[in-house]
Amino acid sequence: MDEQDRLIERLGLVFEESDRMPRIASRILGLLLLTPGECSLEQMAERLSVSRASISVDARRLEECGVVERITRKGDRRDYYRIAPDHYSRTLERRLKVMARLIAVLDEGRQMKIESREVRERLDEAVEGLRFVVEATTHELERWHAERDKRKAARQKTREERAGLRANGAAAGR
Amino acid sequence: MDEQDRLIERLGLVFEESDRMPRIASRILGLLLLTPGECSLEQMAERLSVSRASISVDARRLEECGVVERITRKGDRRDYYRIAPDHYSRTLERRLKVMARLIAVLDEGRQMKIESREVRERLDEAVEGLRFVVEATTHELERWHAERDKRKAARQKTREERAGLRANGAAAGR
DNA sequence: CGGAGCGTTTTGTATTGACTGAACGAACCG
DNA sequence: CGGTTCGTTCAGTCAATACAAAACGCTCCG
Repeated sequence: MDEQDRLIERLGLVFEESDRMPRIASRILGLLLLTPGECSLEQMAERLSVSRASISVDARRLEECGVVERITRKGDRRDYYRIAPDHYSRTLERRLKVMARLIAVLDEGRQMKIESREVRERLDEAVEGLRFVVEATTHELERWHAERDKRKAARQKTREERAGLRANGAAAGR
Repeated sequence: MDEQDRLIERLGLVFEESDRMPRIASRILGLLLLTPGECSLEQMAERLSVSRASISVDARRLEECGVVERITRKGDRRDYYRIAPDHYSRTLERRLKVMARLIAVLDEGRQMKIESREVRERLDEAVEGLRFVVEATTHELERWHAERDKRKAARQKTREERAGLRANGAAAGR
């Protein structure tokens, strides 16, 4: 279990740097990524050796970003969290949005009247270049999603077939 | 000139949020983006109403990121800075690199032996998805560069033709 | 050598943010 | 109703960071 802990820390560091999330949020993300099913708030606090308060705050933060989902169960007052199935695309989308904001402000600049042609061209190029990349990335992301869904559906089908053949019950998911 | 100042502030805010740069660095970036030619350290400090020390530190920080270039001139002890011609692609490349690091760590996780199939599939998908996007973006960025260079060359040519027609000297760059 | 004009490094301060423990509030249970 | 068991919010502490002012170091003068 120690090896996993180390991996969680490493994942945490990368998330921390790439998304500028607080350390605990990053660790939660790492933990959930490596945990099958859900985790209760209590479990996460225990596992990461941090206070429940921190988990409460940072898990919600992650939920707001859309990379984590909160699960509740009938007859159970606890909250459970699991990583969102599309966690990585959510992150990308978030970043694309920020880039869109940048483009918008640059575009404002373009609408101001600017004496220097150099500057005008510079703004033009930046806006065009960023637009291009944002659109291309969005497009590629969609393409990937479509492809992945297709593959997943196929995998699901073969799995069902196997289950039908075996015809037995619970698959021991701990 | 006040309108420009406001735009610099707005650009600064976006850069600050999107690249997590200190405020002053973000403002420097905004200023250089809107300034034709170069700016001396002194000029920037004056214009942004901050200390020369801060400019010194943050301009170098931007230089390290590759979004800004330092210029020196023969017989002039001062440093000048200008925005890098490919400032936006530098930023993108930097981000792609971080994503590559994330992929690498996720891949490490994949190489660990993991009991749960759910987790294994999750890691697989994340790695594949991120790889796909990184490659696609890199590719699109290159495509854009090629296209832009072509356009730029064309523009340059017509400009030279015009200059040849006019056949006059300095073009008054403020 | 003694400035003057540069940029950098250092030192101190203020601000921001992360994190915790404790208090709190709601839902449940006896 | 009083006690649990949850999650959240509040108040305080601690560390990191941004920034400025001052000291420093270098280079070019006179």
